[in-house]
Amino acid sequence: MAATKTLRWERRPDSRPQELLDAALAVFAQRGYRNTRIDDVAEAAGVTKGAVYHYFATKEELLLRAIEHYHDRAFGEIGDVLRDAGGPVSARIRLMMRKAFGATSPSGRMTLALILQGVRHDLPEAHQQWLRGGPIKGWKLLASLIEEGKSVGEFRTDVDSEVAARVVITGLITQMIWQPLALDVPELLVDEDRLIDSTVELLLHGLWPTVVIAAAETFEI
Amino acid sequence: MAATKTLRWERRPDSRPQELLDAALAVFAQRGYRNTRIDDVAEAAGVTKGAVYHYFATKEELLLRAIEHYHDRAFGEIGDVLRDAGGPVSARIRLMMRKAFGATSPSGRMTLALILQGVRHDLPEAHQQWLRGGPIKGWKLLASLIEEGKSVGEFRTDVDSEVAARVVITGLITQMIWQPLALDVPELLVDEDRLIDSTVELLLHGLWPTVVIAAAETFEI
Amino acid sequence: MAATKTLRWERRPDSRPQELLDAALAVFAQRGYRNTRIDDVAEAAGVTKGAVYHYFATKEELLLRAIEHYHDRAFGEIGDVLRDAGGPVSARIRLMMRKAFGATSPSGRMTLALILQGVRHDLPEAHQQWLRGGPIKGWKLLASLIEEGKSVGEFRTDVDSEVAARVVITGLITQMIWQPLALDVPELLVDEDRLIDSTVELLLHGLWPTVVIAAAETFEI
Amino acid sequence: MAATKTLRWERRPDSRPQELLDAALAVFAQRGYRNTRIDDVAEAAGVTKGAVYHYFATKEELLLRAIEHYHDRAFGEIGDVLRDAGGPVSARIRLMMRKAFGATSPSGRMTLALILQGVRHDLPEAHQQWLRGGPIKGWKLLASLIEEGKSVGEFRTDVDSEVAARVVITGLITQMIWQPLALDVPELLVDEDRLIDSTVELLLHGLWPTVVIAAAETFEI
DNA sequence: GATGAATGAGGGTTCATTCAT
DNA sequence: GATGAATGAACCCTCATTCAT
Repeated sequence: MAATKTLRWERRPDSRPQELLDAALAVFAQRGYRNTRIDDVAEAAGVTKGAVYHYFATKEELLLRAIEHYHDRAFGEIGDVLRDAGGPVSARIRLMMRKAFGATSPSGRMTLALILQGVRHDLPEAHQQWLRGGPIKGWKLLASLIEEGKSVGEFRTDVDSEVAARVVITGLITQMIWQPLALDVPELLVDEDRLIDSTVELLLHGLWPTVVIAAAETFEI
Repeated sequence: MAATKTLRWERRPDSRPQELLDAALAVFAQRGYRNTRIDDVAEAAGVTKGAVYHYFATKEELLLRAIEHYHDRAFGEIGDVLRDAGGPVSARIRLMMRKAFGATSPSGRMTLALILQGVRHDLPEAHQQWLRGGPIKGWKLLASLIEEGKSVGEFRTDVDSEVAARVVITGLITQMIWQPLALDVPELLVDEDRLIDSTVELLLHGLWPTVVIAAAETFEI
Repeated sequence: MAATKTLRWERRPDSRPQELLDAALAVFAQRGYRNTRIDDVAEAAGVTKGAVYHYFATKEELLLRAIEHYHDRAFGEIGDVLRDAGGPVSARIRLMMRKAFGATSPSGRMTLALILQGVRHDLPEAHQQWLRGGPIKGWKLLASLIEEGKSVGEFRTDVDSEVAARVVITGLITQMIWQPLALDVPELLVDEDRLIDSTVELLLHGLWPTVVIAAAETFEI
Repeated sequence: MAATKTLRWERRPDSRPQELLDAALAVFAQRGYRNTRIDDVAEAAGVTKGAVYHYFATKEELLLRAIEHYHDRAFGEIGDVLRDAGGPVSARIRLMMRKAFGATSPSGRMTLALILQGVRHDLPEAHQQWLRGGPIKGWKLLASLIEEGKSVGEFRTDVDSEVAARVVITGLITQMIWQPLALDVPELLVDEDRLIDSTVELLLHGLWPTVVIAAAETFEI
């Protein structure tokens, strides 16, 4: 043990990049890309600045590679899940939403979203790519499910599936992203399962073809 | 010669702060707070850096005062509108949402949202205050309307009004904020009226007490 | 005097750029471009780093502008002098060389040469431009004078005027540039007037059509 | 497996330092000492950074040893050649100059000059040593030959042999050093044999005692 | 009131050098 | 012997802020 103490540093060639990526993601998420110094990432990973530059040419590349590294595991499986699933569209929508936002979802997804939402002005390209590969892809998938529901008669044909999908997806993303702020703004706190399930329930109620019951009709304009 | 000299200050000095605030808001919205230099604001206002510091002690104060300046006109009236309005809750929800997000809404509201969403890590206090005075206030208002609808029998009593309000409000805010990016990511583009109206329509359908019609029931799990 | 002491800095808007250029030239000449920090230049000018960047966007621009600033006064007049001068070509060559390298020549010329000779690998463009506007231009001018001498019968027609001009010009430049090193390498020291005059004398003797006298002929191969 | 492992070091280890020196010289000449990273040298030698430090303690030592290594073969023989040679001084001067600058001269000489001319501010000691062992030694040798010519009556007694030798030697060195730049500045290009021979021819004509012929006398001041 | 010159702390990046493997 | 991971000092450049004019 005394021997290891004299080591100025430990050689961890294989795990190091991984660790740096992890550290970067965590620190970027916490302080924001712009407010994070390379030193912060290095410190979080237990190395010095130079070590970071040994693996990543620039700060931007560090973020980009971190995104890339987590992207597959974060955004990969949703489509797959639905491909295997059958049953009514409602059920698949519920499945998708839980998969996308639920506790079992790759936690990295929201970390990525949190980071990327903040680089709109710093790394426009990365931000736009995230929009395309994340939120937009998400609502397109949901919209297509709704369309399917409409075509099989499960949903009302006069719903605006595109808008419905957009609002639900972005609303949930934003709520999730804001959760860590609940420490300072308690009103933000909401149980995630409740958030997802209540949202899905509301959405489906809005989609199903219904006969508005008498009592309600009274109020209708 | 003395006459021409005075021409250097063409405008009434008392309108200066106002103009600076306008310029600041515009530039902050475009480039983000962090990426905006005081010089940028000054240039946009047609003055020099020093003049900005003449009226505002720090860059932070410049933003804070800009926010403050626009806050009332941006977030003030929604409650008032509803106070005067009567009729079914549905109608008032529609009214509120149009007032909050529609073209006639103070355009500053989304500008503020755009800016403030970006200062989460730079000016946490301002960001939190915005959350409280903007989105949270918004969804609390909507939630209370939904609650009212529930209590008068206009809406289903088993809807999660809190979650419904959260998702709808944050979803719309985010969509609005992302619209300027449609130049680079065309898939983001959506007509704002359609966005609002379709969302309200979906929300109300999700809220109304309904009898799900037979066809749909078939699919229900 | 006590009053001026409290001044953190002096405002010298008009003279400052000039002073910075002067300081830059001096420091670059002394330490070399690459080994000079912006701080060194700033310190030499009695300001801080930031002030330098107030006037010059980059270190490279600082050098480029310094070169530019001194170039005209350094390389401008040689051609003019010759245009006015008449008499035998020999006399004009002597005139040119004294003008180009003599004590009355703009001292900046050799400073520029000293600096630019050192940026071959750092600022290739500037280096090449110097070659074109300095040494090459110099030897082209000298070569044309020699050619004139040949055409009017003043010089031997079989001399290689191009090579003669090249060697004389670059030899003198190099000798001049190395003079400051005489502090450490005394063998380098040479009186500048002697350097120029003896070189011209040798050159002219090499150019004039001659009858080699008997004694010398004996040794000729 | 053990067999293939040994293949990693294909060359005899004792030739390594040699190869590193070669590589160093080549790369330093191309990019300049300061702009060359140890990695560049290592790469050029087909090894890695660590290997370089295995043989040379510092970057400076690498250059110093490279210089040292090439110095003898570069600057050694000129004196020897002259010692063996007889005949008129003119002939020996021609011999010396061809030996020093001609195609048969150790090509390393100009490479060394090119490198060392660039380290004036980085490695003053090495630079000064080069001056002493290269150019200065060169012009001292030439000057002594001229003096010999003067003493045996082969040359004019009123020539400034020191200055003549200085200018010719430094002029030629500089021209040689600038030749690689002819790619970018074509005006620099000159045939090396012509450069040497024409220079020698001019020098000798300047040295020989002559009777300036009538025609030329007309122009003399 | 307004200008813009000057400051100085901060952070990204480079690279010679060290040293565990 | 050789590798390349890790260090850390150095330096360029940015920009919020101050203040002489």
